[in-house]
Amino acid sequence: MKNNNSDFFRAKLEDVAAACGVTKMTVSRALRGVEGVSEKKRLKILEMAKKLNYVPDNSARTLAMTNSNLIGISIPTLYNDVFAELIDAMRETFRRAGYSTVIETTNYDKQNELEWVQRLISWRPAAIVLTGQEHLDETVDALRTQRIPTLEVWDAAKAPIDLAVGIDHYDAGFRLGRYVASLGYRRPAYVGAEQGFDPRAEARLRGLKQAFRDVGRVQDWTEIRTGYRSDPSAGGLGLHDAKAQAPDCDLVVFLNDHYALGGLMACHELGIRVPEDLGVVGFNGVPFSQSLKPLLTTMTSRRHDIGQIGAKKLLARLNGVSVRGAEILVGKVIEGTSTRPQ
Amino acid sequence: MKNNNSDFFRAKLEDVAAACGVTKMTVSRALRGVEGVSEKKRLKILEMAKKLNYVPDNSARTLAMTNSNLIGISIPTLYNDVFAELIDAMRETFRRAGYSTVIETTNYDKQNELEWVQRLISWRPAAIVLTGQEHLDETVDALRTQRIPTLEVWDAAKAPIDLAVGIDHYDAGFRLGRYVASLGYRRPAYVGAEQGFDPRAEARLRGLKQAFRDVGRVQDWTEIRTGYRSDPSAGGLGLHDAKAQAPDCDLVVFLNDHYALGGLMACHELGIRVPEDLGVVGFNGVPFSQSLKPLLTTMTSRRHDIGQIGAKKLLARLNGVSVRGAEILVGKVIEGTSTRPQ
DNA sequence: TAAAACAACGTTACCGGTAACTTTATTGGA
DNA sequence: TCCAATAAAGTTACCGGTAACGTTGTTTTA
Repeated sequence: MKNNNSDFFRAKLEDVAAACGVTKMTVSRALRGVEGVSEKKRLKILEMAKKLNYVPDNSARTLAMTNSNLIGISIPTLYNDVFAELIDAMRETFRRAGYSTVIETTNYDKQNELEWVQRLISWRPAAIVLTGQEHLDETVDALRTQRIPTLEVWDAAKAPIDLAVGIDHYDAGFRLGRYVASLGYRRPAYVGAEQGFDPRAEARLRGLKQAFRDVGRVQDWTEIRTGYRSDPSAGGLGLHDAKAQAPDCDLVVFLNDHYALGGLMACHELGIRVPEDLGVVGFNGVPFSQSLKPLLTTMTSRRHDIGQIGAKKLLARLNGVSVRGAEILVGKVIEGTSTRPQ
Repeated sequence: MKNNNSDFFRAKLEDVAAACGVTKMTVSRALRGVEGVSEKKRLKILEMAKKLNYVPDNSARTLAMTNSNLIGISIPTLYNDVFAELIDAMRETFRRAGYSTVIETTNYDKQNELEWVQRLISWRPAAIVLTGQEHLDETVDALRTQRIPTLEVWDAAKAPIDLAVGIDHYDAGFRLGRYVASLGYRRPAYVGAEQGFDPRAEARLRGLKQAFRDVGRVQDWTEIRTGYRSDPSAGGLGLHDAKAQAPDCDLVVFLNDHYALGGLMACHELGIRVPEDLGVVGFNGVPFSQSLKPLLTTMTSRRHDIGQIGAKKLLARLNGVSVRGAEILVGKVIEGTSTRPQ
């Protein structure tokens, strides 16, 4: 842990000041571009700072000023493009507003999330962004008692800690279900993760079922639970199981696009034609889903919009504008060719 | 940028100290678990700290101690699992050694990389990890003059700034080429990004060609340049082009697995059977490539090993152990079913 | 031409911790 | 029983910046 670069000299404000024959306060002003320094002297100071390889110390600065420009963003995993899009959208917005961001992955573990929040709070961040709305009580407490402006993205079903932007997953499932049900499918199967693993997916499934009930009076779904996360192989296994359990099913709705990819591959392997023999549906509308043949029927989870709208709301809050707590976006069906009218 | 929580009170060491009737130094010791505090008093202090919602201020701590436990990691993009694996492997190793990490994406822009390095240096990091070996001179200068222990991962062909761990991409291409050439393919095509975009891919291509020259006297490759990055659709377009330009080609080597996925989908669309009519090869061995049907022939880029070995080397350096500059790993062919003996 | 209004710096104090040293009990050994 | 050793705190100084205010010398303005 030691960093004993022995005799290494690192210039500080005072060194630059001494070299220029002024006080460190003048150097501080010159470097920050604050007025109160003659143009001639400023140039001299800037030159000298470069010559001495002066680098400001953020710890000292942050300590002296009471506000930081740091925003922390936590996502479950990097192994999924959906979070990449979310992050990109937010960072860009924050960056333009002069904030810098740090990213953390929780690996879907609430305890990890808590520990990160605690570490981050020590850095006195201007704000924190969390994914989802399921947190340990301690996490919520910490954010509340420290008065950290907090944004929850991805989901916005419950009352937020502070701000939240996301889509309503029940509604998303319902809309997706309404679309495929309208195509005439009547013997659907669902392939997802073990129950309790992904509450948002479960909400979508409830919406799906409701849509089929509403439209087509379909009551019984073949439900396959397999694997977890975004590993396509889980989708492949799921498809095998679904076909074994319900050989006459005409549609398989997968937990997400990754699962659906695995499912499509399994179809290919088994000689099942999509969409002729079977309809396949994913969720998220990740980039690769639109490169598949057939084009995957899925639904955008509006990651870019969530990120951008969320970031803007958070910025507004940081600027003292009062903003509504939760904002719910509506997912949009992508009508691919992996389903067709029956 | 202001964070004017007006009258909000945030407890500091002194507040906890006053509440316990001791000095802040004692509290500091108690909270850090440093010896010199009686057990009874320590418990009382811990309790009081919790009661007052005390949170240490990292800026003050970092300023007071001269060494930090922060490591910055920069990768090109989050839109690719390969970097996720790299990051995960490194973070875990760093975390266990007591370091915390921050992630940045450069979006393949060296100027972005430089600006991030400059920002990060202000935080006095213990070390910095960069991806690749292509940096602006200013970046290298900054790292050198500030004596920041630096690790370059992914590639290790050139002399490193400090430490480097990666695979030799020419060698990787050569090995991959030797394998597929040995299967009997003789009319290969390559589908990649525009020249100059991805120097590592170009190195692989040179290795590939050499292998075919060595083994089979194949001289002319059909080279298709299309798209960029990791968008599978670029691979699909590339396959169409390749088939148009060289209808009798028996093998298509793609820039990476993502391209290969697009290529496989295009084959499916065009009724080209893989591997019966055409061999398909990718690169990286990302998780989904092993869920494809046929199983993709590809090569691991050993991201997990690179991350872990790199992190360990860096830790050794931080602990004052002198370590060799560059370490080169060897990629390993994954013999899939998207190619077969001809 | 004297007072007021600046511009260009310097001074002082403080941000919230920690290292290193000193002081004050407490304990144990000869 | 007295002194050295040790444990448990307290003191002091400093980390590297910034805000707020004070001090000059030089212009304006009345």
